[in-house]
Amino acid sequence: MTEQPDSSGDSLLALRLNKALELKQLGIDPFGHSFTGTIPISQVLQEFAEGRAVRIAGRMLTRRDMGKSAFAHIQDESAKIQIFLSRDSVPEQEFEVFKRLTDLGDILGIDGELFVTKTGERSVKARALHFLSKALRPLPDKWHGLTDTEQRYRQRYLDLIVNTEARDVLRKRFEITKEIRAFFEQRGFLEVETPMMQAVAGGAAARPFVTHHNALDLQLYLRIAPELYLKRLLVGGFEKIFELNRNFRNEGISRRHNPEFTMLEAYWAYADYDLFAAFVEDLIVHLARKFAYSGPLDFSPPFARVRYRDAVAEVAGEDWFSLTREQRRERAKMLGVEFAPDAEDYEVTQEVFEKLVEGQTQNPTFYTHLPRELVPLAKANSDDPSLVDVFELVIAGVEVSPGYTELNDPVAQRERLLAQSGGETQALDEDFLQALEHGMPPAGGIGIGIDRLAMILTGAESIRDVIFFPLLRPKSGTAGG
RNA sequence: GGGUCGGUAGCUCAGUGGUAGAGCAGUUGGCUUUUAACCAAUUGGUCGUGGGUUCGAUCCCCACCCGACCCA
Repeated sequence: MTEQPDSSGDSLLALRLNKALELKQLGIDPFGHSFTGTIPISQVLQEFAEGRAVRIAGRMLTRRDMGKSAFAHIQDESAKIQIFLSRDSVPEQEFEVFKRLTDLGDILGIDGELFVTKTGERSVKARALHFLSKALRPLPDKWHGLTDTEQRYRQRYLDLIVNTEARDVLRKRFEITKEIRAFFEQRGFLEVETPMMQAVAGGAAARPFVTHHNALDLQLYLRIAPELYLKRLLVGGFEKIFELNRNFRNEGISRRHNPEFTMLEAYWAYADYDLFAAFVEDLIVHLARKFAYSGPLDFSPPFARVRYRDAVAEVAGEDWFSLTREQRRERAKMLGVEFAPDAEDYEVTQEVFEKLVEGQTQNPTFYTHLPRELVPLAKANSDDPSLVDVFELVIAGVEVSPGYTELNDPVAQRERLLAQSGGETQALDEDFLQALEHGMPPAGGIGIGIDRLAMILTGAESIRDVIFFPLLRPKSGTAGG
């Protein structure tokens, strides 16, 4: 017990294990028990009244030991508060235990009464101390916190303990999804769950993750979108449904991409893309207000509505759509837009759109009337069948929400899916097509990229800041990840 | 995949071709209103990994690993 003290990694652990052992010998469980009747610290501070008895619990983050008295800060989920102990406020043995056997990071329960210090800080004078959990490893720097990005993501729990901003952003992300759910439910939508493991990965164009079911000896894919199952529910008679959950795409990782990400999809029978555009606008305006958005974007309604062709013509020239194939490619290069050598005309146009329109759009803008080649699952426009009834809501340079009038003609659907799959019939979800043949009501559908929306509303610069545990390559020697 | 930057004590960071330093955390002592508490003393490092150059490498070179950003 009196070995050479040092503070390198494992020795620090050994030292704290010894303290835990000593606590046990004193009849104190260092990893305590349920501790009920506590008041959130934020509430203690709000309803502060000197002399009032309170019970709080939380993690000790700082400590100032002054001989016969001591101060510390205790943090719970809601806030932190200073506690004061002295030989007079708690039994002498308890005071000694606090001084000698607690460490920064320990989770403590405190019974005490409220008072104000000389310097005016609202504090708790401890009357009794309860060990709830001993921390065997040290906290990051009390002043600088944890700044190493890699470690912040790998050990998110430390980030959450010491970096209030990180905690606030992530908390807000889940408050946003809670609010979105409430918004849909108030308007009569039912939240549903459909398969994440699918025999055919449909509903989007993306590389799927592959997995295998042993008992059925069946290759399955993690879903890239729930769309085809949600539409089966429209066939089955559900009229207003949404699903808010994870999709998986086996593609690159970047500031804006995580292989698993959260998507909301909603379908509304007997509606169309236009009704849904108004719905999405209401939702986003509501969220911006509810979460007191104060960034650079202007969320005041109505959002701009611009036709795809008009937007492209504005940046690429009024004559863009009357150019020949070669002229168009030349113009695109002049504009600094890159495209694949074998790109179709509409693909070159789409590159122009993505780089010069979408990428430059800051305030929420609906782009509508997209060319049908881009969106195989949407319904053709009745005035111009080369267009589809679709919107793309773009905010801060990224597509946040696409919305469609869904294609419900099973024959046309089959043709488009076949064209999209490059003629590979095995990639067709025959079961979905059969469902459509039973009749799907005309409907509007939308998606909302929840991570991106959360980034915009919280001002986060990276998708990793709105995901608790973003995917990282596991460090060699560590399990899992 | 390409480019740029980074990886040094538990955390935050300095630093040098001659064998590594600060602050915080830790340990010991002092201190009954502190709050980045303070005062005194003190422990702690395969300098990301592996090669190479060199009398000598944490530093220079090469490869690799991990991460961030930009580009594709």
